[in-house]
Amino acid sequence: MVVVSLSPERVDLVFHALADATRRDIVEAAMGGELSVSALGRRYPISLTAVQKHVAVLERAGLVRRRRLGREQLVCTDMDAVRDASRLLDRLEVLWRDRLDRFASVLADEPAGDPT
Amino acid sequence: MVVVSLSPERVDLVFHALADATRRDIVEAAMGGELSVSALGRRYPISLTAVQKHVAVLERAGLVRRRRLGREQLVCTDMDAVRDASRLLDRLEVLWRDRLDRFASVLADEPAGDPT
DNA sequence: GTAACCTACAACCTAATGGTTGTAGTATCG
DNA sequence: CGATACTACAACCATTAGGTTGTAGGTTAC
Repeated sequence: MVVVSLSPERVDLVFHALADATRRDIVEAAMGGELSVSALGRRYPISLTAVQKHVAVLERAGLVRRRRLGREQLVCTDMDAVRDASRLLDRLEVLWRDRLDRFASVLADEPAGDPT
Repeated sequence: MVVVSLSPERVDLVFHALADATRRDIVEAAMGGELSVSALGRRYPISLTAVQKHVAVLERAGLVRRRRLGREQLVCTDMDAVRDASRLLDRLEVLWRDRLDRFASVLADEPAGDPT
């Protein structure tokens, strides 16, 4: 089993990056890894600078990487980072299930009445 | 299969709510559903008002519910909402896998050379 | 009833977000 | 070379976030 160990600060960045519809769309669009920043810019009714900032936010969160190709800057989604984020939430569910199990076992050990 | 259909605005709220370590801790602590706001307040080195605001953010995102019990306000995490958030990220992975599959099948149909 | 406790809310402050325009550097094309 | 396309960055603006203090309303305990 792979242990997901992201620092809390990094988790902050990841969730914050995903808390914007434009950025989530960029993540989706850049899964192919062949879109330049200006190509992304044409998809949205905002300035190119705004798109650059969105990409920068995604990059700080590690959800996206950039590589230079000639005069273009190709954006590429890091699917591992997406998976890590998903597992962070799975972990909460596991925690929850564990607590339910422990609670259930306590009930089983003491069917009715005072334990002392 | 259950279709997760959260509005984009709701998704914004959910991810934004999770983009803070204190709030993530509240979600985890309130999985039992028996913590009052003031009990939560004792866990963190910030004012009670700040904790109230965090709980309000979580509530707006639907990650947490509150119910009044006497003079207390008991906070309870909605695990279904956590699951929904997790599935949103899973969906990205599925999309990604689909694209890889489609790409692979194109390669299989046209092993080498011009299709026309 | 009064004191203590839990909550609610308004007002305020500072820093960060998300957006803009403008200017300038760097590649590619003709 | 000059023109065009892609990117980078500074400066600015409005709004929101996250925090504070202070005041006030219900609830429980004594």
